[in-house]
Amino acid sequence: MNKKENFINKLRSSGLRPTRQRIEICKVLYDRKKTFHFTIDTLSKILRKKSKERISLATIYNTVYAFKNKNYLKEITLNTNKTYFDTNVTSHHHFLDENSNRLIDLKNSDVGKVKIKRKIPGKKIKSIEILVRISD
Amino acid sequence: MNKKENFINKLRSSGLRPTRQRIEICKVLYDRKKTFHFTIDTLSKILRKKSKERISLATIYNTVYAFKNKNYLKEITLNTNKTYFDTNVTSHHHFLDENSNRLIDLKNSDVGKVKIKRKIPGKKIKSIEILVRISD
DNA sequence: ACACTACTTTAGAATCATTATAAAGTAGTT
DNA sequence: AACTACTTTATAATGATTCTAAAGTAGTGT
Ligand SMILES: [Mn+2]
Ligand SMILES: [Mn+2]
Ligand SMILES: [Zn+2]
Ligand SMILES: [Zn+2]
Repeated sequence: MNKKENFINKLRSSGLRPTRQRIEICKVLYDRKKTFHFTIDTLSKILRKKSKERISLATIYNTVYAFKNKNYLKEITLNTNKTYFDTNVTSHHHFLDENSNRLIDLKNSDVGKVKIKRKIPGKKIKSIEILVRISD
Repeated sequence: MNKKENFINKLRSSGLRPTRQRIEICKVLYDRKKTFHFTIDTLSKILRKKSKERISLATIYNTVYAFKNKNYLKEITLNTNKTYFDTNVTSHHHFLDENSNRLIDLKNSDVGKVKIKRKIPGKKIKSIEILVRISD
């Protein structure tokens, strides 16, 4: 299993010890083809199902925020009481399906160039992100 | 005082009884020139300062959500633990100043036309909103 | 292999924004 | 004034998140 070694190397080179718990979390987060949008709660449920490790909720919180600080995860802004995270850490746009409350990544090529004409003196633009709400 | 009568009429015609508390809240929210972006907490502090009515926190919550349901307020999505509201209920874009965590409305004319090229089968676009993060 | 230390995990408690409850108060109506 | 549905309020409950401190472990050096 090559991927596990990759996770271990990535963690070590980030100054994070490759613990059993972190490796299991890496598998769930990064061993997949598409972007993963999740809450702590959904991640926790998946871990209970897919991993034989029993990982405490505190560790899941610790790990997710550790990964966020290393820029391996991005926090996402939504109108819910739970915090969302995104394995796609690039600046990108989303569809939000209001029926299922699911996020779908838009590629930059899916969106025409966005032009912001107004400037705020002394301020620089850090990111431009679009949320497109969709429903049936 | 003409504005107070306006608030009373607006409330009554919305099926909301014009109570002392609701009128005080209307004054803080709508008796101003520019869009107001706020949390329950900031609204509560302003009410304590500006109004001699002592309005319970429960009533502030009740009223804000009543106004939101009548489409007199809009809930806003931000990376914080508190819920934000906006007196500008139209679909519009924002600057978010990451230093002060303040929102600034963008006029539609401040933003070039946004083109979403991708379609999701069976889904319709409800709104397109841009968040432009800025900082020093 | 062993000891050492800093990092990590964990159960459980604490925090705090929000929501629910139910009793007292009030607006609108007759 | 009496009536009733709506509203306010103190207070409790909820639930996501954060904190605490004790037990466990990875990496390092011997
Ligand atoms: Mn929220
Ligand atoms: Mn949030
Ligand atoms: Zn995404
Ligand atoms: Zn706004």
